[in-house]
Amino acid sequence: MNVFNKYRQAIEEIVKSLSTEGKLPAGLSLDRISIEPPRDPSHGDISTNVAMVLAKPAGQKPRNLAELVAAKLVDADGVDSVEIAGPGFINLRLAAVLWQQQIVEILTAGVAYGDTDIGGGQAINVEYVSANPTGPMHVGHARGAVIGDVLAALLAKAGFDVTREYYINDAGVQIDVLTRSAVHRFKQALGEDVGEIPDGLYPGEYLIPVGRDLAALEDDVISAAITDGDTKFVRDFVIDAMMTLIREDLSALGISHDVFTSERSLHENEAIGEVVFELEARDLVYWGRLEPPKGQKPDDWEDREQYLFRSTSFGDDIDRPLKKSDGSWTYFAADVAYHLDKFRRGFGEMIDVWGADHKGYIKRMQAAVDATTGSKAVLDVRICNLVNLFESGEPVRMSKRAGTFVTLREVVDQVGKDVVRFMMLTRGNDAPLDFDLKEALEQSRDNPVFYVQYAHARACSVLRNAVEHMPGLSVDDSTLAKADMSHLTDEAELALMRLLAGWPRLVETAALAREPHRIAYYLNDIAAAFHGLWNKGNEDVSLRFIIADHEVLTAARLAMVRAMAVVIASGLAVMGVKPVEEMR
RNA sequence: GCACCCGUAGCUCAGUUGGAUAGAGCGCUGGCCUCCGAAGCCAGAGGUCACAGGUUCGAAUCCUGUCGGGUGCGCCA
Repeated sequence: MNVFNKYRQAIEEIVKSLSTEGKLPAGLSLDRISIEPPRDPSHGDISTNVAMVLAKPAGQKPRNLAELVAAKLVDADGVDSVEIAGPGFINLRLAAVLWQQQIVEILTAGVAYGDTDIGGGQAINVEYVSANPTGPMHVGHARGAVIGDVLAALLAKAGFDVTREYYINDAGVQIDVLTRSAVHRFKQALGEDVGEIPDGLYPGEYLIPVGRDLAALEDDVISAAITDGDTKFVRDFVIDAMMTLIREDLSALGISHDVFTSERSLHENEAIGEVVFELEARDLVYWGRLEPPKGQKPDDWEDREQYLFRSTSFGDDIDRPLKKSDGSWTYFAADVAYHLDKFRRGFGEMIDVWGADHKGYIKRMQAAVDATTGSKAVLDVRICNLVNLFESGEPVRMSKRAGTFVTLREVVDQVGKDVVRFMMLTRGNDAPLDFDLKEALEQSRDNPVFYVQYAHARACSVLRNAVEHMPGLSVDDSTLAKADMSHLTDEAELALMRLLAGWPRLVETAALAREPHRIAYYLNDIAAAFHGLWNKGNEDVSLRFIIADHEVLTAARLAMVRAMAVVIASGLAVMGVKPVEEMR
């Protein structure tokens, strides 16, 4: 079990018993107390602020209160010593046994180490990627894809019942453009002299095979339909082809979704009309005029009546239109219906992963969820900032027109999916990210992917060597778990073990904060501790992992090394990255 | 004009939802291989956490204002 939770329980019980003894008032709220590793390791293993948090409600001085709690904490299981410091922190020093025991737990649990149940099986929907089906994915899409995918995996590890969803934007004018572009390629495939691709159509070569495939079907039937202005078949065909393309791109990144929902289907099955009808009945929709935005002058501004959702009643800045001037629903209207649909499918918790350009859309969407679900659902939107692509320090300029557009597939082919996935998590999702195609493959300290993988590979290397040098030794996890861990007493070893024991807690905090990048940083810390320990062995032979004439000591150290590798593997598993066993 | 995000070492960025003396990489200076993988490690220098107030035991973190940067702002998705 999570070491920190264990002591949270202990502390909560102490507070309660102090209450029953009359030394503290009853009914104190324990919500705000923290049980965490202190920033400065010299302060001990676990630090708590109970005394300071409860001081005011209890009407006592923090340090006096700390004395009361500390006196009882001394007797808690695994506590070596208790100190009161600063304004009233209680610092616990835990017995080495406790950390040593974690090695056993890690080896027994394997990659499942860190699994928790704070999610309590609650259903949560994560919607990500949702790229328009008008062409292959580019690097920018990849960030949202990876962040969404890893966030989903993280939540699953934390005990949530996660559904990964893709919203297909298969409606609206860009689909018309796509369809016309496909028609163009179809005619071209039939040998018609179609000339240059007209302005406004998608020029990408990825549509050529679509045209060819169409032509290979019953081309005269299709031609006849097109002449009659009926492009439905082509439209469905090309959307299908684009979604296949996108699914292939995603699959190259190791991503697959549980549910695909079509925007078009919401138009066709009247879902949008129904939601709007309900909103209208509640007077949340009206015909009205909007002020033109100040500071920028839309040259084509035309003052007209619009069909508006009263999103300002739910915290938005202005009311939002539900219909376009041609009478069709806006994208927003469809999205309102879509999110209500998710709620009706049982998701009180929804997370959308969007690009930074959609930031201004958050308030209205949350307003809509609030309005349509009667505040029973919560929508959290995670924004992914831009990815700036570099090649050896030189920015890679991307332009669809100039043909210098870099697709996701090209990047994955060049550096591999694992590198792409890891790199996308080396920044907070809201911060812009520089991605250098050359550096990503570099084998050095400043490439975090390499650095973490190197630690894992080194650990595997030690185990290989051990078997070679000490033939009697068995290094499978269950045997290593039986080693006498009391030999692990060096400060650097303890430091590593404490870090490893922090993995379950990291899973919890990162999942609750919905910040998958914390995993990458944590793994980097583990790797640093391990590389440091390794090099201590270079300077002091007695600290090496393999001590030829001391089998029990060696077994304990190998157990620790293996546990380190397991935790890295566990973290990488959440990130969807395969740990490497050697890198020569 | 309004909204959202950001401002932390020379550079690129973390900072455990309010904790103690603010961290890491790069770069700079100086060290460590008769090797369990030096593709690594250790040490040093480097800071008014943009600025000013406020909230409290305690603020890089929360609130207000100012300055500076980014993004978005009816009928695109």
